[in-house]
Formats: sequence, C-alpha cells, structure tokens
Amino acid sequence: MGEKYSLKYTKNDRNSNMSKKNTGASSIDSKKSSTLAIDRNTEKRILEAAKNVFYRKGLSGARMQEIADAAGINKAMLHYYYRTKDKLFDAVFLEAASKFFPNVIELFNVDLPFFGKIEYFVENYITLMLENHRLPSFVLNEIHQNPERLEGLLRNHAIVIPERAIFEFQKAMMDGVIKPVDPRQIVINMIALCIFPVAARPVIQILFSLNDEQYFEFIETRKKEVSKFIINSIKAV
Amino acid sequence: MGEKYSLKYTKNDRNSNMSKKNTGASSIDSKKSSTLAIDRNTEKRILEAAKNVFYRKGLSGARMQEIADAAGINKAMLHYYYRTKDKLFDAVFLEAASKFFPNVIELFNVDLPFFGKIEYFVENYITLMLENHRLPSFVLNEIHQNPERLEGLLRNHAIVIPERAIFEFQKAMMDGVIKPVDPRQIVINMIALCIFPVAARPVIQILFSLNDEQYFEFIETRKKEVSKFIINSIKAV
DNA sequence: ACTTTAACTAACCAATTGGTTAATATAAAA
DNA sequence: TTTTATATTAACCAATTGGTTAGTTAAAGT
Repeated sequence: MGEKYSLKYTKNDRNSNMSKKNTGASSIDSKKSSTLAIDRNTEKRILEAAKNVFYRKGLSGARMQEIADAAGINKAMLHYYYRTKDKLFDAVFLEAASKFFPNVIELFNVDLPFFGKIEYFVENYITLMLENHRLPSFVLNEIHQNPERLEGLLRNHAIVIPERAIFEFQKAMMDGVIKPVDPRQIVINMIALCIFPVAARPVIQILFSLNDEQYFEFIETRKKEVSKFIINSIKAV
Repeated sequence: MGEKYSLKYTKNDRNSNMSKKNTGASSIDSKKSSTLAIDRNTEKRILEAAKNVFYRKGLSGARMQEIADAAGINKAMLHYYYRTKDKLFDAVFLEAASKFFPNVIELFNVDLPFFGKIEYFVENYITLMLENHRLPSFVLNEIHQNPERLEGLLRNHAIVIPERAIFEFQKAMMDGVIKPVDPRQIVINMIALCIFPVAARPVIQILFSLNDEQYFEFIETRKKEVSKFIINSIKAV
C-alpha cells in the first residue's frame, strides 16, 4: 500500500538518503533500461532536476510537473521523496547556498603570502560561480524574498562564513601589509567584484554585445584584473 | 457597455496616460473620499501597487488579486488599464530598469575633476539603489529569467548606457590620470561595488548582525570607502 | 433631458497547480 | 512460496489564478 513517507519522514524528519532503495545500480549494466539511459538513484535525479528548474524559474515560477518531467518520473514521486514543494526547494536551496557562500576558511587557508591568498580566492571563487552562472542571482533573490531561510541555515550551522577572512585582513593590517580599513568592507568588495559580473551576466553580454565565448574570455581576463584591482587598492604604501 | 480597452489599446498600443479620466483630482479637496484617503489617479495607483508587489514577489510570485488589494481597487481594473499581468509587469519593469541602469551620462557629466566624478557617481548611485533596496536583485533576477525583456528595452532606446563612462575612462588613461586597463572592467567594478551591498542586504545584515539602523550607517560610511577604494586602485603612480 | 462613452464592480470561468490516493509493480524477508 | 515493505503510476481533487463579462454608475457631449 501507499504508506510512503509516513515512515520515512516520521522517523528521519529530513530526507537523508534512505537505507536501501533502487540498490541495483552500482554496476553500469542494466537488464532493463526502463525510463531513460542513466538509471540513477531516483531521489538524486529528482534533486538534480529540481535544481535545474528552480535555478531557472525560482521558487514560485517552478512547476512540480516540470521538475517531474525533467527527472523523467511521475510527479507523485516528488511528494513521495520530498513531501512538499517547499521542502524540495529547501533541499535545493541548501546546496545552492553552500556553494554560494564560499568556504572562505578553505579558500583562505592556503599556504601563500597574503596577496597570494587574495589571488587564489578571486580566481577560485569566480570559477566556482561561473560553473553555474544562475546561482548567484538565484540565491540572492530567494534570500531577498525570504530571509528566514538563510537564517535557518545559519542556525543549523549548515553554513558559516566570514570570520576567518576578516581575521586575516586584520592581521595583514597590523603587519603593515595593507592599509587600515574596516575589513568587512574589503571582504564585501572582494565578493562583490567576483559575484557581480556573473550575477549580471545577461546584462553584460547584452550591453557589451558579447556572445558566450567572448563573455567567458572576458571573465577569464577579469580573474587577473580583479585581484590586481583589489591589491593595488589596499596594499600599504 | 464594457468596451473598455478595446479603444484604448487599439489606438495607442501602450498605456500612455489617457486623455481625461478621474479628472477631479488636481486640487487636494475631495467631495467623496470614496476608497482611501489618497484619491489619486487610478492608473498610477495600480502601477504603484504593482511595483510594490512585483518587487517583493517577482513576476511569477505576484498575484493580481494582491496587487488589486494593495491598490484598493477591483481586480478587473488591472486588466482594464493594463490588459494582462505580463503587460502590467512590463510597465513596472521599464521603470525599474530605468532606475537600475543609472543615467551614467548624467552622473558623469558633472563638472568635476575625474576623481570627483567617480565620487559623485558612487555616492549618488548607492543612494539611488538604497531608495529601494529590492530593486537591484529584482531587476537582475528578472533579467536572468527573461533576458529578452531587457533586449526589448534597448531596442526601443528606452534605456541606453555605458559608452559615455567608458569614454571618460579612456580619456583619463590617455591623460595619464589613471593606469591603463580595459575601461569596461573598471565600469563593472564601479557598479559591482555599488550594487552588491544593496542586492545582498539581507545577507550582510544577517552575517554581520546588523539591524536596519546599523546597516544604513554601514552603507553610509561605505559610500566614501568605495570611491577611495576605486581611486586608490586606478590612479596612475 | 437624453444619449454616448468612460470608469468601475460582482460574479463567473476555464485552466493550472500542489497535493492525494487507490491500485499496482517490484524487491526483500520470512 | 508467501508475505511484507518499498517504489511507482494514473487518475483525481480542491484551491488558486489570470482573465472575462454582463451589468451599473457616473460623467461628458449633444
């Protein structure tokens, strides 16, 4: 019968990949290529499809049916695995936010001189954003429409952020490597310079008449320009 | 009978404020304060309400009924004046985009030395964005979801943009006032530094634990910091 | 006064949408 | 093999939503 998530969701309130399910997948062989070629774990396929659709349409613009179609499964399965649209969105948003808020600790923990750290961060963060250029404006906009979702993630420690970078800047100031300014401002500047050209990609392409290739080229040279821009500005005289 | 917009929209395809309508308004007096205190032009009230709702919820999240309620009028009037949700959104978006894409010509035409122009631009553009902090992320996101809308505006010359600023930067380079770099990069940097802290307002407030007052204070000092940051970076040595 | 046109309303409608359910297929235990 | 739990489907449903319409009020013309 259709006991469905009654068990799943009562026991483990979130969807943590269930114990056994669709287990016959590890090997690439396939007796019956039932739906589509790639016969991966259904739950993952849903999430992947949901990401796709939510990124493009946003929470309110996305349609459950479209997600189901994109995943190549029955719409009821979405509710079977994620219960409601909002819960499914939560899962998507968590992943998006984790990517969006760079693991600054990691990106700043490299063993490099201070300015090298900045170069490393800029280069990697832009690359990361570019992997899915819809992510920044998606995250920013959804947070605007419902800030509580982000607050929730912070409360659960699903996401942490700036202290480390701020501390690094403070240290660099004391060492006389950079001019003294509110480090929060520098961190924001750094992130702004990385994110904006991705968040505003269509604008940039349209205004500067760049096709996709030209855009990528533009961003590629930008990676170096941005760190130069930052370092030029903050380095102590 | 309900000929309605048949005339209006066949004659002048866009909603350009109709000839005579609700004419008894110029004077503040009011014989019958029918619905609410402010008895302004209905069409304007709709647009105002629509702006409010669309900014908060986006195109797909907004509900016609909510807009009607916000305007304090019957829902049918929305269609009477603007025909469809999408057309109404067009009107809202046009206004939003015009604000978002700063009149760079104007902001750069002030009679000031080059660095003064930058200060002037930064100060004014941040102020402008701050007036409605939902605008940047709204515009950016809607463009992402439907770039054609922006292209349409450009085609109609409803919006023009960067040439002037770019030219100014080129000139400054030739005069040896600033270092030689692709001026497009500088323009983008300038705009990024202004827009991001507004587009990411909830993020900043949450991460840095700022209440509204503290946020505004932060942005206020930022106005000066940003132009310092830019000028420090680009001025010729 | 009367006729025409514009502004406005309440009720309605078809389509869409998130979500449910009863039935079925499939795999795992027993 | 039988039983039991899990995975999947097609059909359905109530609520919402953009949009329409027939009719009403109010203002201009005439």
